[in-house]
Amino acid sequence: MLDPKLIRDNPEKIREMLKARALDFSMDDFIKLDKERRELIIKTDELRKTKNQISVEIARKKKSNEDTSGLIGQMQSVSQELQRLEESQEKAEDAYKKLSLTLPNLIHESVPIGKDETANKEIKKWGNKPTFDFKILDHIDLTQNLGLVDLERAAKVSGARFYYLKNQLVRLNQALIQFALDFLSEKNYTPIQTPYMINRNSMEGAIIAQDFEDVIYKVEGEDLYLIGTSEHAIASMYCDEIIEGKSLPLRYAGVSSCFRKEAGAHGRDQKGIFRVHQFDKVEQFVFSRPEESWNEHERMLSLVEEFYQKIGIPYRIMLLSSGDTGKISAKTYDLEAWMAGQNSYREITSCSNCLEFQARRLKIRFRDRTDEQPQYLHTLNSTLVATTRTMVAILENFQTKDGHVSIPHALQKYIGSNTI
RNA sequence: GCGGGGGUCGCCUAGCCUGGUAGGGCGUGGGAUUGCUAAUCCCAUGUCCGUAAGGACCCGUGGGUUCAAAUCCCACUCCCCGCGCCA
Repeated sequence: MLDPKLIRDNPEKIREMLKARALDFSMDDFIKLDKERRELIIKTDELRKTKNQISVEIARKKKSNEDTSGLIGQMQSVSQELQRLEESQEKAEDAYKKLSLTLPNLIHESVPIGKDETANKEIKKWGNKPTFDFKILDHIDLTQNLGLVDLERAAKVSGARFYYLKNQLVRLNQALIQFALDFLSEKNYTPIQTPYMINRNSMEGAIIAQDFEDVIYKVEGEDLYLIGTSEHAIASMYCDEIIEGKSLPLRYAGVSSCFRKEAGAHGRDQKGIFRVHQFDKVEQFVFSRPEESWNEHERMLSLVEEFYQKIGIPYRIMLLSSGDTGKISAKTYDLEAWMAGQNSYREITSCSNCLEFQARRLKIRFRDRTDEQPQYLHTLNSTLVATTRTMVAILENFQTKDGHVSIPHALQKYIGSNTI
């Protein structure tokens, strides 16, 4: 959600953003609705004032045993009128809120303008792509040959895009989680394992309406949704709270399973474990002072880089274009890992600054002194490791001539072995 | 799941029976006064509208009764205690 005052005073800024994101949104309707809503607030407030005055007067007269029948008659008509006004005010308020929840975040000035991922900008490359003196396999063949994944039975039991992990791949999955938690703990992040289901209010604070359809699973008959990432559960943690300024930044290392519908991804990455409905993830989530959030953003990205350097996966960093940036984010970096079996770089992490967008939706504020106005803080999130995708990169890049996979040095102590 | 008790403006608490402007304490911040490891006093400390003056709203949430609801009624929700069930 954006600052209503900003929308009112600088509508051209919002129009610019909508154009950059290539979105249809009627700003004129929105501004009209805002005006309507505020006029109704003023009207109802005035009537309430009258009502309060009469009410006080009735109380006073009753105390001194004076006649109140005239006043009570007045109150009756005021109350009726007020009820009518309140109804239309509520309607206007709801319409405004509904529309404002669909409005995406601002775009940072450093973000390249473009309609889709073709306008993304590569800003860095790290590592040497591995070379092989034998015919290499993709992760699908590797996992089949080594008995690491059972897709057929998962399809039977759950459906497409599900999987059974088996044998050493289960250990690799755990090793990545453990390594990621150790890594972030060293950087003073607080480990946190979140609820995997959250209610609608929390979900609405963390994501934008459209995503409910495309990404989020609903639990039937309950006000509960499966989280698409621990980000959703961490963002809503401090909902409706005012945080002491001195405790910022709050840095969390969230660990959870993640659940995604992957609607609209038909045909893409149909096989294997690259694009699946369920995976584990260690996530960085930061609640930051507004003036610090851009530093935090760069810091998060640098930690992601350090992590993949330690594992030894070649990557490139992409700055997403305006059209490819998620609606809640003002600026997003993706880390794309080299995947030898596919002979291409593929997205494995995403690092975003949401500014006050989520905080405003969730009413998360902070203040340094109790006598000052609380202000919205900034929220940032970045994948550290989404285990399935990182495992694909490891399997494909670290495969050996004999059809096995060597385990990256940094992970060996967690598995107690150096090959799969 | 059953029975009982609760949810008040950061925290604690009064008010509820008997409807009529939500009071006090603590903490925190600011100020005043006095000065021996401090005390005392004053102000501020939820949201919205408004440039402001000011006003409205806020007692877990949503309804209802009433001229008027923190207070009465109904539903829901969360927490605590006991019982039951359970990995």
